[in-house]
Amino acid sequence: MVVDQLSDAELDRLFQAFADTTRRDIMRRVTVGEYSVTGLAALYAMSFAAVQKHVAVLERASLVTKEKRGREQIVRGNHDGLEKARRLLDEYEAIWRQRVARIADILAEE
Amino acid sequence: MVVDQLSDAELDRLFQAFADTTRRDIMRRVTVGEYSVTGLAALYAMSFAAVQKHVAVLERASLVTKEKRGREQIVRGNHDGLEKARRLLDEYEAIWRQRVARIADILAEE
DNA sequence: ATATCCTACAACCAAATGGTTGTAGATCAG
DNA sequence: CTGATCTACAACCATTTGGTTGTAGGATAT
Repeated sequence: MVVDQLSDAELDRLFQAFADTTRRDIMRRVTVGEYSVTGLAALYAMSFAAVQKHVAVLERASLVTKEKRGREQIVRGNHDGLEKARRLLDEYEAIWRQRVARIADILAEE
Repeated sequence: MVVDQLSDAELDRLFQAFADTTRRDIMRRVTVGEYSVTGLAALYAMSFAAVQKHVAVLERASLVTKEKRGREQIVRGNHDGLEKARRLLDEYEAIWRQRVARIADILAEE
């Protein structure tokens, strides 16, 4: 049963979001703790605007949410996005296993 | 125990490779069956050279291997690459679960 | 031997990416 | 009120990406 069908564009955004070292690091951080955009920016050797863009990429990919708190914007990890990416890779893995099993069957028949 | 440490660049390439619908489709195909580059190219509404480039991206990401057979080049899925990507997402998932467990503990203490 | 098939790769192009600086609107502290 | 802080966003730039066409070389079939 397919609970949640992901569009190609959603998957493109998801994997694209993971395809950058800084963004993967941001994901780690915001999964464990709470960070404002400025708090995140302080961690990297690049401008505030650059980090802001990275957060925006993660947000568009549904990997992160922002919540306004006073003048700050708190960035938090969003479990759903991560799960979607995991699910796709698991799907590939399942296909792979089926194929390996099929080959084993064929060999067993001989 | 960390068996296989992946460099940032490797992970960039891995997720970048997955961040395209055509490439994800090629991955599905070559996981199940055998295809020459021309065989793959026939499946998509784009030039042979474009598909060839997609295969090259998958190859650089260690998701696919090519084997020369006569004048053809057979493209096959490479399980290792897929596993590496899966492992990273599982790692994030584990971090997440730890965090959720920690929050549950804090709440239980009250 | 010649024509055909498969592949590789260069050159080119438009759009996206990852970075920069600068400007401007909210919010908070004194 | 004023100044500092946090954020958003525009404009710009260099590089990469995803596509194209064209050329050339190795393998196959007739």
